[in-house]
Amino acid sequence: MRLAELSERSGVSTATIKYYLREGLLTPGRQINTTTAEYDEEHLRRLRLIRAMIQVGRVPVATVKEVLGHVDDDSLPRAIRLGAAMWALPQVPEPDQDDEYVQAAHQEVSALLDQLGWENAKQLTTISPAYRSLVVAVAAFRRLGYGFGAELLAPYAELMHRTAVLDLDNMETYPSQAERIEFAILGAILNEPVLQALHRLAQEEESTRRYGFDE
Amino acid sequence: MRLAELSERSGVSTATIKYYLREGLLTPGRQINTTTAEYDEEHLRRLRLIRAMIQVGRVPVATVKEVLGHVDDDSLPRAIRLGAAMWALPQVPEPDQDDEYVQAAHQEVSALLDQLGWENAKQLTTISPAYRSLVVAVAAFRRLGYGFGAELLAPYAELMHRTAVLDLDNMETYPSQAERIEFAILGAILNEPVLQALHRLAQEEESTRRYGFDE
DNA sequence: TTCCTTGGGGAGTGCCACTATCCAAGCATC
DNA sequence: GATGCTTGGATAGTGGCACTCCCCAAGGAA
Repeated sequence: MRLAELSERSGVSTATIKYYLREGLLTPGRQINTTTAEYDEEHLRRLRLIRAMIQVGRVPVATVKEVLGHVDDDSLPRAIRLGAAMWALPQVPEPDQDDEYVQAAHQEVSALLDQLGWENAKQLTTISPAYRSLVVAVAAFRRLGYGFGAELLAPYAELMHRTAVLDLDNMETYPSQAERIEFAILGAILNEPVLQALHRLAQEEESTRRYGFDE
Repeated sequence: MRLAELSERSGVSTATIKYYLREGLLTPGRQINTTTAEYDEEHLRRLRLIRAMIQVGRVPVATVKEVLGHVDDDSLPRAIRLGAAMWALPQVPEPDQDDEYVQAAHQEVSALLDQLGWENAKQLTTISPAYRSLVVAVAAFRRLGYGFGAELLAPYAELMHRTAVLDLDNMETYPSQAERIEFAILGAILNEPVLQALHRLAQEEESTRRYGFDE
């Protein structure tokens, strides 16, 4: 398949595909001669994955490259590859450690992990981007005068733990390592929009049940 | 309080505050004379809300303006104000209705709502941005060859419904309408990063429990 | 021979969230 | 009353990002 066909089957313009090639998101096709290159189904698949990450997951191009680099790195064991890919995903900016709200949020989140017995996550507090994101968000709540301590967070964390169990159960239904890795990346990137959309739909449903369509 | 103090207490530069004033995100201070304006605690609070939306929620400036416009519109009943504010939040681009994957995803999501008995959400399918987001994400999964039908979505939806119940229960602990509205907006915007972070932390915890730190 | 298409590459575009600079007016201090 | 600072207002500029346009020389087709 040549560039034009790859473009047509993926719905991505040739100019954009060339851009992805330049940026190293997509491996070059098999060069037939100076003016022709041949692409295969794997290129199409990878291109669709890239589009899903960018359009649905709002992942920046540079981050997509980093994530795919980890996915393709056969030298790493699976758990590390997955973690590396996940941690490359966009995160909130580094919080100001001197900020009193950030410090208070840190205490609360740490207490939450103790309360939940998440021993493994606890070991990652200094490095995990997810932990940092959580601290920043809780600090933002506090700054605006709304409490969002461990007692309120715990039931949410419990529900999120159950979704994580579902995620991994689903992943384990795939037989091959390659599929599992890709599914896990997709799960991390596409599942979140799915959860977010379900959450908003559920909010609409529940608030209509409680308050009706108007008030 | 003057501009400089507002800047210092919020941690936002005066240049940026001026930009927000120009863009209409922040109402002008009380004009004392041609060269001085007085800001109050309400301005500081609003500014912090704006920063939380932009930095934690990644909401574009134009959207922040729209959301705040709905929040401040006293002419609308609460349920509508909330809905209007929520629906202004950034969403995935409009899906291509002719795309076969989008149509299949539409079927699946619709079947899911029937199965769950979400009658109210069902009525919103043609207009709700959350519904649209869900369809787009499910279509992206299918395009990559991973099934993500109603049978897999239902348990996630069940968990998301429970988080929505938590959201509304929390909201109802606030006595005043104004606080409830603001908390609900915050809940919509800041809660999602919180849920996302908890989800990723839970994934790290659970996958470490199953597979250990390396493999 | 003429024309079209190919891949490659550099430069340009449009949007966004600021950021920098300038200005005249005011107030505060010396 | 001169000096220096800050104020709000306005305009223009910056840097990043995700493309998008245009040109090129080489190859294949009519």
